[in-house]
Amino acid sequence: MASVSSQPQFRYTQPPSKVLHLRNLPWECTEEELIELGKPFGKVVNTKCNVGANRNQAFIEFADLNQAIAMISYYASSSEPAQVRGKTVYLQYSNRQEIVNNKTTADVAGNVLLVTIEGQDARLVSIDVLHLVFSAFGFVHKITTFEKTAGFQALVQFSDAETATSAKNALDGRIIPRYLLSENISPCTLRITYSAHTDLSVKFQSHRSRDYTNPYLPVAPSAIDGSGQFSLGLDGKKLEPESNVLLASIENMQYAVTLDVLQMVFSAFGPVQKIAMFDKNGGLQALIQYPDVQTAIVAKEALEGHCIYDGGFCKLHISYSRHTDLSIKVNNDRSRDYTIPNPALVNPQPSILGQQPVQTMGPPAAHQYNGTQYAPGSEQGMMPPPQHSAGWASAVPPMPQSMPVQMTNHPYMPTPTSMPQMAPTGMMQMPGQGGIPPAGTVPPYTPNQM
DNA sequence: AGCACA
Repeated sequence: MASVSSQPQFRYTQPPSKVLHLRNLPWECTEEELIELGKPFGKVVNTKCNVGANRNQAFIEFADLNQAIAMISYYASSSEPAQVRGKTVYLQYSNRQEIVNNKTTADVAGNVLLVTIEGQDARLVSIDVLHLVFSAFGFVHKITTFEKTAGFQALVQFSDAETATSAKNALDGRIIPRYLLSENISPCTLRITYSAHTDLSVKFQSHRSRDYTNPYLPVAPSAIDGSGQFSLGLDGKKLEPESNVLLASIENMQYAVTLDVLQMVFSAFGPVQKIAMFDKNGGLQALIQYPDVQTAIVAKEALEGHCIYDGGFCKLHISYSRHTDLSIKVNNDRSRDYTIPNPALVNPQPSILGQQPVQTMGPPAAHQYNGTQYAPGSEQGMMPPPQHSAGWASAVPPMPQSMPVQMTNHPYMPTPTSMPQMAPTGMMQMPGQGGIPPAGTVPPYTPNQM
């Protein structure tokens, strides 16, 4: 179909339209100036300025075609050309019949923000960093990122427009704090407007998009496509591929960490299938196997950098193992396969009672037994919104260790339908799972030691 | 100085 626009257009052959096309406008001509210009000839119902590559073109739409004709006619025979700020403006009929899409977006407050990350290394900013930055203002439901001509952009979804507005006001035009990025990344400025979206569609958890309301969403196939770039860490460096098996090393091990302790700690996030402990480089390490990657991700994010015992003792450092299925040859005090019942050997769930030993680790203690956080159907309330009123400076605590718990989602989301492959009961298993280290390994302050 | 964008 040979459309009008495919043929060269000449101003004298342009058929009349309610819409006039203006060019040679001065810089950043305002809507008000366009209205002033057209007002003598009729009612200006719509305008659009800053059009075209040089942003020096505009459109005026009149209520009536005759008004547009009047304006064109006047200036066709006038000795004075149309002017804006003393600059001659050239007029002609537009080849369209109406201005589309003028009054929209940008200024209508909504719960979703469009964030443009400016800077040389903008695309090295990970989704995790963005999550961290925006979480300071409230629960972040979802984030998607994408490349556009505008650069590296993200859509950040909050619960409501108020929260989004507070984030926008605090962050627009600011740079991402340096300590959240590795040193070799040049400064990245955030430009924020409102998006017209209200609910983002996130199909996978990936390095491009996250749905924090649903940790059981499938992980993107990017793990399979061998890119190896699945996840970018806080520092923007590549991390090892995610895995259902975690490698935990224990630092500053003042107290013995037993298999049972590990089982208890890690079970807070889902069923632990297998554990293997071993010594490496003079320290203790353990491999912990979950049935799926998602659970491992949640556990890792919650536990990384945290201490099993108060006082900085037995600090956990967690990474993803290359293993996917541990081979446990024998159940003993260093390795165990919980998927194979072994009554002879085991008492995999030692007595319970206190949770003191893990008090310093937010997730296991806080998450497991707080009934209030299971508000069905509610997407919020699963975690305390971090420092709402905080200004930018204090919005993101400078201590990395304090971040994971604060910013981490509740591992048990009130979305039963969304955890198909995992029996909910499996996750709530171990009534009173706060196992205590066997006598002799109990930290001195633990009240209920023998 | 020559027709826009989600």
